[in-house]
Amino acid sequence: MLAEFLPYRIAVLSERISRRLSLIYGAEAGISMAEWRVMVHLARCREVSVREIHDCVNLDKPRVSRAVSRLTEAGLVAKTGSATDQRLLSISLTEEGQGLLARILPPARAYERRLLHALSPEEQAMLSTIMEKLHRVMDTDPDARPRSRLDLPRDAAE
Amino acid sequence: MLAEFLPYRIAVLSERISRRLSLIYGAEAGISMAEWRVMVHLARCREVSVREIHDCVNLDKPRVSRAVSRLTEAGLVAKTGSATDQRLLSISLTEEGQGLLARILPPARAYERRLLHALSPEEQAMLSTIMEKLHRVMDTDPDARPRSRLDLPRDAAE
DNA sequence: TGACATTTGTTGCATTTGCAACGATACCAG
DNA sequence: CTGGTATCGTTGCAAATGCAACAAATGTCA
Repeated sequence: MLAEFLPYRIAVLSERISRRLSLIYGAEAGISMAEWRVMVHLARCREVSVREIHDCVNLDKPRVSRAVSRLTEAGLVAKTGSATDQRLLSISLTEEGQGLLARILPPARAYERRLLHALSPEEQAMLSTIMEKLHRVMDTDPDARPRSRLDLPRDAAE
Repeated sequence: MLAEFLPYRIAVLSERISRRLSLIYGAEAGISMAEWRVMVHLARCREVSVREIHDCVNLDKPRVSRAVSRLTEAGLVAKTGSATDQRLLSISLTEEGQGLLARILPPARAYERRLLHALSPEEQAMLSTIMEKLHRVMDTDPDARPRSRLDLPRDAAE
């Protein structure tokens, strides 16, 4: 039965959550999931290149490139050539981008809390453990896509 | 941090698994995920309409329609008009479709087992519980997409 | 230095996607 | 019956997607 097939079940849950979440940043900010990921990443890593974003947020290079372009046009992001390496771009949030993110991050986090609130602390911990174990299966599978750097097991808190 | 944001983490895991799995049915059969889902569903429900598939496998109607069309061209699926209701289609696997499915289902199931094998029985049960709880949060959220019928908590075994 | 390989970001392009609109059929109230 | 409504499957179309090719810049090694 398809409904009991694990990959399918995870895909369905994932898509349902993603679509619900996209209403939050989509309605408030009119941005796509790719743009959302880029902005959230930039909030942490102030100045990064396209490749660094690509490596960190699970989006292929063209998608990052176009997301950055759209965000730049929208005035939410600034991209300037790196001084040291002319190939690299130095991408960062503008004031306006920071302001926008400050508006959509709280409701997004609130929705995450709402999801987590349905789980006991033990279940939350177990979920992390389980997802990590599933990732590890694919880490040993040469046919699976490699995991992006930042998605490796997190230990630092906050 | 994006890497600790639950919706993102689930999306990344889901996509990684889906892409890996698509290598199995894509390489062997040259079919897309939508076509894969349709075929697996047909293996269970012998004769169904487009809408029933749409309701059961989390694909919008156009996608089901096109998936069925491609599968029909490929000779894997037969669609005949329903006798009772001229609007409905009666869609079913052909012999060839059944044969193909018989070839790709085992390795797909094997990969699922490989994933599940990384989890203890308790973890497997916990994962189901957790996913169900997350679904339930969205079941009470009018802004979330409704859950498709067949994705409701399963109890019947096999 | 200079030829060659690598890396970076962008662009092209065919395919897929999501959503709305559509024609066709069935249902339903009067 | 008959006009209006709902349902079914398909199609149109704009946008997103994935992948490969590309130019520009850097690195490498003789």
